[in-house]
Amino acid sequence: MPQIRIQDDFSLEKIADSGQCFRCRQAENGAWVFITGRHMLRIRSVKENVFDVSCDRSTWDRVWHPYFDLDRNYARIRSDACGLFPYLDHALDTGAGLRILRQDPWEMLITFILSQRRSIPVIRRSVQLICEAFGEKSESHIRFPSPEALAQAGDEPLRQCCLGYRAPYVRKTAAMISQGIMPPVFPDSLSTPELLDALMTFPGVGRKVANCVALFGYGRMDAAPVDTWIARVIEEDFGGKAPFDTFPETAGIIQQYLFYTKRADSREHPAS
DNA sequence: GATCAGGTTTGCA
DNA sequence: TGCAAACCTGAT
Repeated sequence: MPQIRIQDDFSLEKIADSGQCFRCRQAENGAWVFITGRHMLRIRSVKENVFDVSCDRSTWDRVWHPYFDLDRNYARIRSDACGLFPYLDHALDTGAGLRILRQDPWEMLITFILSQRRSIPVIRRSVQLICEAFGEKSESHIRFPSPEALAQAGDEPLRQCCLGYRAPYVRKTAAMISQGIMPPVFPDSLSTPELLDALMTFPGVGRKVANCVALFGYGRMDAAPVDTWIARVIEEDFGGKAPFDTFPETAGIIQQYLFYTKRADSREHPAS
């Protein structure tokens, strides 16, 4: 099994628990399993900065190195951002090890459409169900369903994947792409505001979902989704003024530290 | 049984 | 622009 050395912040537990990835899971031996496209990875921490991985070196470099955003120095982003806001300092410490995964744009679009008004465990289950029902099965894992497969699915089978009223959103979005009305992937030449506008033409995609897709599917680190957790952080810990303008290039990453930390804090102190 | 959960759409001021 | 209500479903 090849070994990989990673010098920067890299916590598999925190990444898996940060609400950006709904198909990763921990295997029996403590390894973590990630899926993207037709690739599946098993990765396990063996000692400080060293990991066993199930793929060969060239697949790691080509697929997983960009997936884990390893060209970006998160330790430096944290040190650059500290000293400005007390709660952010706490979050940069608590969330050390987080990274923004670069996932498939189409998968992110559907995943965050069906995430609305749901908790993470339920989102996981819905994603798993639509993969089992409509995804292509390989020997090692099930691929995320194609636009064609979801466009052809009836509302009723989709609803059976616990999608509820989101089922037509998913089907119509898939149809817009499979019919060529909208591209499956928007070009990098679009500015982030242009990309957000384009994403919001899909049914069931508002500002929050569009920002999630831009951040996790397109690597737009300037996109900062504001959900109920982040709204609470802004209200309770930043006096009602979001800190994201201070970090125009990395607002999405800052958002991720705050999101992770607010959830972690609330689990530690359920009363407050 | 009521309420809420990582929102969006629709309708109406 | 801004605000409220409705929406599926499972969990507390």
